[in-house]
Amino acid sequence: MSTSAENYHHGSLRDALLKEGIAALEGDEGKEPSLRELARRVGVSATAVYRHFPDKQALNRALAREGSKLLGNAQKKAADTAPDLPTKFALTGRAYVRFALAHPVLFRLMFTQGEPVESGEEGPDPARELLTDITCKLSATREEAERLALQAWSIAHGIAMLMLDGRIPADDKFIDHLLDTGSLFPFQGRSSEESP
Amino acid sequence: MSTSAENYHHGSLRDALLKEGIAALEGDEGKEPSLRELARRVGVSATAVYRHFPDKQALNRALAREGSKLLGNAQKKAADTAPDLPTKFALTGRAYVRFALAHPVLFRLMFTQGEPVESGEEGPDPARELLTDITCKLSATREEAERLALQAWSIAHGIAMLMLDGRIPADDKFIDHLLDTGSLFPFQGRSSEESP
DNA sequence: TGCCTAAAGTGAACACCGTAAACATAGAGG
DNA sequence: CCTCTATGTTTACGGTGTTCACTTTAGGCA
Repeated sequence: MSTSAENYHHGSLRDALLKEGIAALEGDEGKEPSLRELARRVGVSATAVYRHFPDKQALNRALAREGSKLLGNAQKKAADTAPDLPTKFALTGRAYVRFALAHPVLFRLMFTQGEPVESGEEGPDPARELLTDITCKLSATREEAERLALQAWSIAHGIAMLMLDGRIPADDKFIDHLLDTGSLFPFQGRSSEESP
Repeated sequence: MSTSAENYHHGSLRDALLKEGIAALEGDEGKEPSLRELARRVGVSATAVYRHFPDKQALNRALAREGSKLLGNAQKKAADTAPDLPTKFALTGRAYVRFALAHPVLFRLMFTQGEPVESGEEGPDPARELLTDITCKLSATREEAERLALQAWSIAHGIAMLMLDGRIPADDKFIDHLLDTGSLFPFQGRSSEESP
């Protein structure tokens, strides 16, 4: 079984497909590549793919998982440059939207073809973990933290999608304008409506 | 040219296509119907479609416009039942998400295939107009109003998409939980950070 | 009234796509 | 060494969007 390195007579196709797939998705051809096209690029017959993935959807799911890792890394890197928690929070959101704009096709695929919610085990979605980590430290109760996390996720995701769909200018300053929530989140403005 | 009524020997195809198209999109078959399939349902040859739309994308754009009207109506109806502005605001958002959940395929199509931002004239997007109307009355400055509108849109859109993609439970209570912004928007909590 | 033109619909064909089935091959293990 | 199994190939089928050459037909105009 040699998972060692390059390719033998015929190679480690699965990895090659994922690699070429990600490359294609990150390329600027605003279209997800077809199964056949992908096989072509890897230099293999179309049906060879079926030795490694039951169907195209499965391939896409694998690519989506790969994308999630990339997004998670980008967010982690962004968060690591921040001194305090609120900044971490803000930069995380910004990284999210920027990732979407930088990799539109991949980003769409991640959500269109991704796991249905509780994927069981697999990847627990690093991006989501990072976010709830942060909000937990920002909120008093666990409930508030979860709500904050989901609301923040929603805003970032909404901004990302609306920009990808050309509904909103995809300007870089604009991201910050919408994300910087001056008055939006209680811990940034200085009001807490925690019982009068 | 008879745009009068029914169909002659062969009918008013354009309208029939739009009607059947919307029906198909609203149906539960989570897939946008193919051009050929649509033509079949209308009882016409596939290539007949090209007498009325230059290509499939154009058809989709027309359907998207139709969908936007439907969404606008749904939101207007929801807003009309509200006594005060903040409630109008909230109900509008809720109607948005509910529409998305009720017509997933149509909703996706509306944003995937819709006009690119400033569509020129055509439909100025009734939904968007309604929203900015409300936020204008809720905010002091025009700038604040625009920002509020876009942020609200982003949250609603984000919630809608995440629910459609199965990232978040599509529960009806949950919509309100995420949308009810107790502490999120200044005019609902009672803090305004308008200069100390 | 009756022609004739241009709009509207048709069928065959092309290049793709995802997928299934039968066949080929090479490398590992007895 | 010979076989078995994992991996890859060829061929084929039904589906798609779209083009092209063609037929039909409605309706204005003589």
